[in-house]
Amino acid sequence: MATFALVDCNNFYASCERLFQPDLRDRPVVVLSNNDGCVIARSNEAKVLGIPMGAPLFKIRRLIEEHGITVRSSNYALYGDISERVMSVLGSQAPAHEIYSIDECFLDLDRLAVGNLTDWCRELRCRTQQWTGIPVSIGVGPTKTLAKVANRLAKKSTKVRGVLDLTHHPEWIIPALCKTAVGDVWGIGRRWSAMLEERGIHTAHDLASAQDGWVRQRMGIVGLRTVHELRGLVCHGLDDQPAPRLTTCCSRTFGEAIRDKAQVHDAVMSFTERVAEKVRHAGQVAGAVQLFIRTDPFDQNSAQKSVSGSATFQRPTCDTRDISDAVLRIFDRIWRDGYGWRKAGVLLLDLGDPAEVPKSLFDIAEQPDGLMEALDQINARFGRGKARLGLARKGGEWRMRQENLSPSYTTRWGDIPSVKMA
DNA sequence: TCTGGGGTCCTAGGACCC
DNA sequence: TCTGGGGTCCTAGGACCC
Repeated sequence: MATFALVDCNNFYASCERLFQPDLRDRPVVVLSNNDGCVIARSNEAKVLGIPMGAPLFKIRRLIEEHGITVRSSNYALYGDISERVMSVLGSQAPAHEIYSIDECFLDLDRLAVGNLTDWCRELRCRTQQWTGIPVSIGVGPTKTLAKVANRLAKKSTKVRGVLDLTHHPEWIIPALCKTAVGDVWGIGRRWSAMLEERGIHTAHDLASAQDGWVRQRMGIVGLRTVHELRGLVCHGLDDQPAPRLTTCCSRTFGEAIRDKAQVHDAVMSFTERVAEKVRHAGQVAGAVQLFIRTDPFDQNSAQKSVSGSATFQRPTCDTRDISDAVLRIFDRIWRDGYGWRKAGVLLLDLGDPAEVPKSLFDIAEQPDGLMEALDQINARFGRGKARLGLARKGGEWRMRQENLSPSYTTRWGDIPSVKMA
């Protein structure tokens, strides 16, 4: 039988914020999405105070003031760096691992020859905490979906000390499924959850007991896999060598709605620079580009509009100059006056390996000039956005709000924490 | 006043082909 | 009355994840 573990960092962003500001320990902390829009992470103390996940900041202002909750803007430079540390600890301890998200990692423990797997997991948990300062919970099960179920329960229970191993106690699987709401199952989102509840399927156990044919018809092959996984049948193996990305994107909601074409242009050019940098960093080239802009869907009083356009490159490219030329043409084509634009994004599509691009006669004649490499090196050394192509002006109304940003403790020299000795 | 960003996979339907 | 059958490719949209 297969054995998967899911290691999940507890309240990851909030834990990162605490790492370099220890006085936040045992205190309620929330971390906000980009633009300081809504809550995307909460410390346990904030959860207890009734701050819901995804709550817009303006709806919880009163709670924040009442309880003196600490509020932080997202600091992805910090979280990304801490994540790498956690993952490298996990990778060094397990036979095989798959980084599933910024704060989650699946381990394949099949080939791990230890007497007591639960004890091994407890040790791993202590080691991770000691070496990185980040608390984690570990769930173990015969499939990834069951490891997820175990992980949720491990987090909630005070008895199990952060580790729940369903492979050691197979008789615990059914009670665990009964305790898990169907909407909390990995792979069951809002829509399916509502549909299932309506039909009397309330728990993971109910779902595991549903008829295959019915599931296949209502939820397709994806839903059926989830059901099989709940029954202990492996449908999702460990993917320790993820395929290269097929698309990548840079999009932002603006600080406020913008009607001025020049302002939106600047935002779009900034996103273009950023997204091009991303594909170069991944060592890829893009076959096509897409641009979209849209108004604010939450604004009931203004006209709604969403427009987009795309272009295919003659030769796949990662050069900001090629990409911005294309984006600019699309922008002029799709732009409409008279709307309050609130969000824009640039997507690079059909990403691939440059070595696999067929060479044409003209490519051979045309040598790369090294400008992009130089640009990336300067920015890697002196900070993102330090050297740019002059496609957009600095500043602007579209910049996102980040009113409670913590320092980049681990990725910027100037922000390294200092310790004062008494 | 105020609601994130970045991905994946699957499916249905249309265009087109022989 | 009767109106083929079976492919492929592409795209848009919908579900999900964190």
